[in-house]
Amino acid sequence: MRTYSISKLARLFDLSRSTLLYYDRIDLLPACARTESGYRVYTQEDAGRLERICRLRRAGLCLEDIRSILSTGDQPSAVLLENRLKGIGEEILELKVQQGLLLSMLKGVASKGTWPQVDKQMWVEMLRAAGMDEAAMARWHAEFERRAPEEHHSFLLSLSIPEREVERIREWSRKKGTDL
Amino acid sequence: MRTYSISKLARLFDLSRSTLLYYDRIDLLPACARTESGYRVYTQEDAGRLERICRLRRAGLCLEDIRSILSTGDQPSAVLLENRLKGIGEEILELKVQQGLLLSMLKGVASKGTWPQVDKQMWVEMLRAAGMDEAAMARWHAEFERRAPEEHHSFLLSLSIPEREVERIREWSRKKGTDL
DNA sequence: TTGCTCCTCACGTCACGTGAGGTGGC
DNA sequence: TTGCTCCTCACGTCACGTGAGGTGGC
Repeated sequence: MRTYSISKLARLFDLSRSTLLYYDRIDLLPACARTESGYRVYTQEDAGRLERICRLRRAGLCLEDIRSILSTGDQPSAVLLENRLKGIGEEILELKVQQGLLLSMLKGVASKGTWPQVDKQMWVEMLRAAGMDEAAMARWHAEFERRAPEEHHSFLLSLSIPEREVERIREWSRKKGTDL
Repeated sequence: MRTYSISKLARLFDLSRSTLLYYDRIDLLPACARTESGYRVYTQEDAGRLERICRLRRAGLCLEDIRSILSTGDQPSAVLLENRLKGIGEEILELKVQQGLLLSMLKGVASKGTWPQVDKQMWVEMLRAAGMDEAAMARWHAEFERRAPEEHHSFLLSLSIPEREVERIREWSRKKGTDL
């Protein structure tokens, strides 16, 4: 059976040797054996495990979550993935705020004019320009809430609407939905 | 002159006491004096410096960069800000890749039934249910493209529309925009 | 013998957070 | 006296990176 030394396996997955040393130390990917002289020996099975680890790492999961996913042996739990998705949404929002601040510092100008952040106001203006009125927007929210409540929530958050107002809007959407 | 104890100053800027202890230790914001019993004393001037620090931190700059900006005394160098902007762009891109990977993993997991992904088809259906017709949607795309082309692009990508079709839609939006 | 790979500590990173153990001030 | 604020270490975080000092293998 094909085996790998630590550096060979690292090169195979474009990782550093010290990453694999670390994964061994925290028991995430222990080398399956050692040579007489103490060299780590990795098998194809180890390589398979490492591939799963890398895939999950690319998705931004932390090593602790990856460990628990691998220990169950099968599909990652949806809750875990959704949590990470929520976290990513928040991180992106935070980075966009930073972007806006930096741009306004660079221009020496209030952020309003210089950066086309799509927020609630702009979104409403665009729908209105397309010919939608209040009633149509209400129908649209109701439809969104009915079909995909989670997505409705994160869509509203992406428009920089604070959590509490998001809740109000969704409440109102559900009411409109039953009214129809 | 008005002075502050460490916790008072921390509360004033919504920071923790240990943050200010840390800023003192690394000499980013040393307390200007001590009482006989060793308590840190901060002045209005210190508060002013802290305000600049907080503003730069919110823009995502690291403490080392902030230190060098404050030492020059005036405007942050454009090069530094642009570097950070570039970094932010890369971080956002990376997070979007993670988002894509997670969503594709979730689709696999949720094939048992419980996760309504909002894609192009659902989006169009929702707008139609709200009363929008083809012409209104065209006006909306044109408006979106005109006001925030970058955001329009990433919005379309978020509906799982492939890059090439996104380009076609944007092209078409620009044409509609000039037609109006 | 030379040059390469491997080993095991130990310490550094970044911006703090969290105690432990002790003192000052009203 | 009580309860609050303050002090100074020292250690932890997360996922590794970077030596130092030494050995094995061709």
